[in-house]
Amino acid sequence: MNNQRLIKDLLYEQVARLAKAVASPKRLELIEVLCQGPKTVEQLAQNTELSVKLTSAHLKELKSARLVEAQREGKYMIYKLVDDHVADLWVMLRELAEERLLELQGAMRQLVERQNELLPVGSEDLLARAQRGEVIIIDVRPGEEYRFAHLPYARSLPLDELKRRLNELPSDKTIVAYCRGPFCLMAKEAVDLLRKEGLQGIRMESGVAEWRLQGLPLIAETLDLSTNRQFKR
Amino acid sequence: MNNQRLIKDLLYEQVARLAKAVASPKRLELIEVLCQGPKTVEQLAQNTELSVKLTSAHLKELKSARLVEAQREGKYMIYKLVDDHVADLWVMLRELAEERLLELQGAMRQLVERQNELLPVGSEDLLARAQRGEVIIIDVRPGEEYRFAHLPYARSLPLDELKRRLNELPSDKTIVAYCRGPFCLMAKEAVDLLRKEGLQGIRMESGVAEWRLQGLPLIAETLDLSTNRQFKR
DNA sequence: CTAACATTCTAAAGAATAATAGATTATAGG
DNA sequence: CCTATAATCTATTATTCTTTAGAATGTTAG
Repeated sequence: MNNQRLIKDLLYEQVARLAKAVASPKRLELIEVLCQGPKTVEQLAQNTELSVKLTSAHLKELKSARLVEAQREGKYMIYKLVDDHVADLWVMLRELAEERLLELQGAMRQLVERQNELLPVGSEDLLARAQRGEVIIIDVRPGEEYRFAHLPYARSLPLDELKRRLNELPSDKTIVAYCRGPFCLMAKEAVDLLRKEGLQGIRMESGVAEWRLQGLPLIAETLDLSTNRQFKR
Repeated sequence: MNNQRLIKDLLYEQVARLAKAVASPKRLELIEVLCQGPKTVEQLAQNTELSVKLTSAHLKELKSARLVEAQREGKYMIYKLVDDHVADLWVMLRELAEERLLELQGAMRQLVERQNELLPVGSEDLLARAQRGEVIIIDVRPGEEYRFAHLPYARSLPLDELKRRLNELPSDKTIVAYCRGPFCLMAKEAVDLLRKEGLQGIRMESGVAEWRLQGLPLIAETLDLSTNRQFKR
């Protein structure tokens, strides 16, 4: 085996190391949650329904591949993606899988009946309408995820808050709900709630990560983690 | 375990299936070669220095993840990428790895001393200069890869042909050589040859896959595989 | 200092993957 | 029909990955 082959093996080995880090369903789910903003180990465990121990082990893998980084904040470890390209990779992988794997398309259909849920307009078009006040965009994720980054003209209305404030929403306008992305069910639940009240709810599949990969604008609150009160007790 | 969790697990499982298919150094190398155009199993084995058996086994994996597809052409099986998004995934993964993994940066430096090899101009700029005839772009990959897709204004001059035709190249113009991408050594060899003859050779790292992901134009010969003489004997 | 909490480390069992060799299938050409 | 060639299938072994449980570390609050 010559020297050039040894170096080449090393090169592909390194890229594969990165790919291996994302080649696990649990780690992909963790990445998807981290696309919404920084989180503690416990928050990640809750969101993904994993044990804290297992979550920590998977995060260690992601960290050793330099896809996430951790920072101690008092008793808590705060994990976040090293940069937006990691979110891009997740979206790209998921889109390729949606496009190619029939099994995935089937499972998606089981999750939500898509005929009534898909948004029938383009992204730029939606923003223009929202700007003119013709539609209302609501972000049904937890408040801190909205604060970290959200769509222009979107209003934060987390699921539990939505339940209490349904009466504040107009019945003569389309209400577009979005959440963490196509695999997340929060927007679907929101739409079910809205429709039960006779409101014109519709689900948008995309979340901020999909939006960003398309090159569309986002409103981001630059969090200074050292003074972030979110995790202080 | 509730139903929603079961479906969610299924979704991430499917995306991970795709990621697992690319999470192997050998399969990444195969994908990189396939980015240059359709190939037989034997061609792939030669290009990656793997046994035919192992090549076949890895191709089977890639096929079951629907990243590649195969078509019989007489005695030969012709493999190709299912679509350009697979090439995009490879480039994206490699770029993320180059950006994040210090080990990869080190190995890249071992492969080529980059200070003299990097192209000091932007892509659009290069094309404009090539159009005006100020620089000469040579594609040093095998002829059939050039025919499948190549950069605008590039001339096909495979390595072995280059050796015989060095005297046809002008010594007063910059000659930009490219090959399969940053991990490929053909362009480096070409530049070494050019410089030994006193010509102004310079290596461009990008290949057609990198070029395409940037959204830049390519000249593609749409191969009709059913009448393709390339693999007939 | 001690208790409580968040997280990580270590060890071990089970599951999945990679590589190799031998047997097998499909095709072209005489 | 027979042989050579291209590729795949099957079985086996070595290796790596995932998950869990118990022990250990670091931090805050009293």
